[in-house]
Amino acid sequence: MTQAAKPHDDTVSTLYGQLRAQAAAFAFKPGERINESTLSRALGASRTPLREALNRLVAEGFVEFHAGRGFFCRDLSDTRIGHLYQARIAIECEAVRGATLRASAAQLHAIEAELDESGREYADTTDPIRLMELDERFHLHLTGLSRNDELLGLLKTIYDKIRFVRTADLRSLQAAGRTTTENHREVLNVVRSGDAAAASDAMRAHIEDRARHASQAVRLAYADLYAPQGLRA
Amino acid sequence: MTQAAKPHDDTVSTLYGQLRAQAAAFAFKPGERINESTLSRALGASRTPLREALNRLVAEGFVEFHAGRGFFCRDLSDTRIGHLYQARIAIECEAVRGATLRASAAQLHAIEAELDESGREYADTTDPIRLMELDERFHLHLTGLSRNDELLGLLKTIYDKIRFVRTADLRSLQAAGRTTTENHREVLNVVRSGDAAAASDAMRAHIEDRARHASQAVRLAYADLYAPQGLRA
DNA sequence: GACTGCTAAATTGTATACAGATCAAGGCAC
DNA sequence: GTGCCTTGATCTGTATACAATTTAGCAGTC
Repeated sequence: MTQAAKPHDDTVSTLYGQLRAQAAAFAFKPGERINESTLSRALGASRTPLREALNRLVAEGFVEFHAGRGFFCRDLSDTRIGHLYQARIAIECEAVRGATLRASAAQLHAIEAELDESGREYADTTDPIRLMELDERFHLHLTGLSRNDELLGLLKTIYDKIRFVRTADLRSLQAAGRTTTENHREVLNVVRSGDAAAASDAMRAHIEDRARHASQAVRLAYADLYAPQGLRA
Repeated sequence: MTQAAKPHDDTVSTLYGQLRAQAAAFAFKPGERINESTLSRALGASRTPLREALNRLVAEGFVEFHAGRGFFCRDLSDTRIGHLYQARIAIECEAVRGATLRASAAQLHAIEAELDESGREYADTTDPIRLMELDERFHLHLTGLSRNDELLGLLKTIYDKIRFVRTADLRSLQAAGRTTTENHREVLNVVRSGDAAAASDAMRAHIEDRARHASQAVRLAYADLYAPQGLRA
């Protein structure tokens, strides 16, 4: 049943996308060994392309590889979460500088419109996944305005890694009757002012604010992870 | 001739290391197709582990994969070099903040000793590869003092990507009778002062200074790349 | 000469086979 | 009961085979 070259399907990239989405959603438990045969059957491919996809995840730090023992889901320690939030600061602060200098008024207007829309949806939704998506959309959109693909790519990888933590964080924020929309609006106003250094500082303050809650959020996240009805997406 | 599991050799990781070193040294010409059979023979392995290693490089952006057509060496455009230098600024500026806050006097003293040593070696050597190694050592060492593995890992990947450009840049700097040692010493002095924001600014100024020469350096680099006796490393 | 269609060679894509390592469980000695 | 060895089952590591596709070379045509 040799299936052979199917270039337009691009099995490895498809598998990679599926695995990364699963990893971002913590479908694999931290430290858990990944059984290649089982997983390949579940994804409808053979072990060869699966291993190729897993090796991409190794390079990005989602998965660990131990020689002779296979692939393991990498776990998120408290310190690693701290490091990832700091990396987020590094990238987003630099990106927002670039956005401040380069973004057109129309582009900033589009972001504000998006924030208005998100603000309305925030009021309605209780789905923590959706909360996280709306929040993430603002950050990725703004970072995209720096017009730097490298920064954007690095940020997406970091977001995938801390998505679960952020989901828990934003949910607990909402439970306290607050959202990040107002913070985002403040950052956007500084960007509008054209002061790149101030925009960077505003972004830093915002992310540090969230990072301070991360250590608490991760505990909630882990509790969910092992709960019978854990977060799905 | 099934060679089977040899966990302590860890073929894929070995291949990955070799390939990454070759990619950093621009052993593959930009845009060039990578022939799997030939390369696997050259590296003494079969295609399966080679493809796994190549997939790691895809995830890190050293190599591109086109479905049905194989792996291609990714080329370094002028704009991508600019983006990578900006990513360098993002990471190193944040890291030097951390280093300023967290590094001990002894650790800073060790870096200074290293600078002294490099300074002496700079005077003797004309090997551009060695120049680049000495320069890189300072930056990686300082970034390491932030005690953030994520930042350090990201920086190493960026350095591997722009190594060729940096080699050309530092060589032309040396040809003009200058080195980066003095700039590094200035940055270190600001770190010593304990002012994190100032340290970040000093690092930014230093890297922007080099980035300004990068576009010129890349032209030199490409000339070398296609010269009969190109840079070897 | 440039373009198109055909054919053969080269190359990729992935399933599969199997060697050898790891892991888990049970038995044995202490 | 605890620790160690043995042993069988399980799983990983990689070579290989072969289908399908891309690529290159070559005529023939406009």
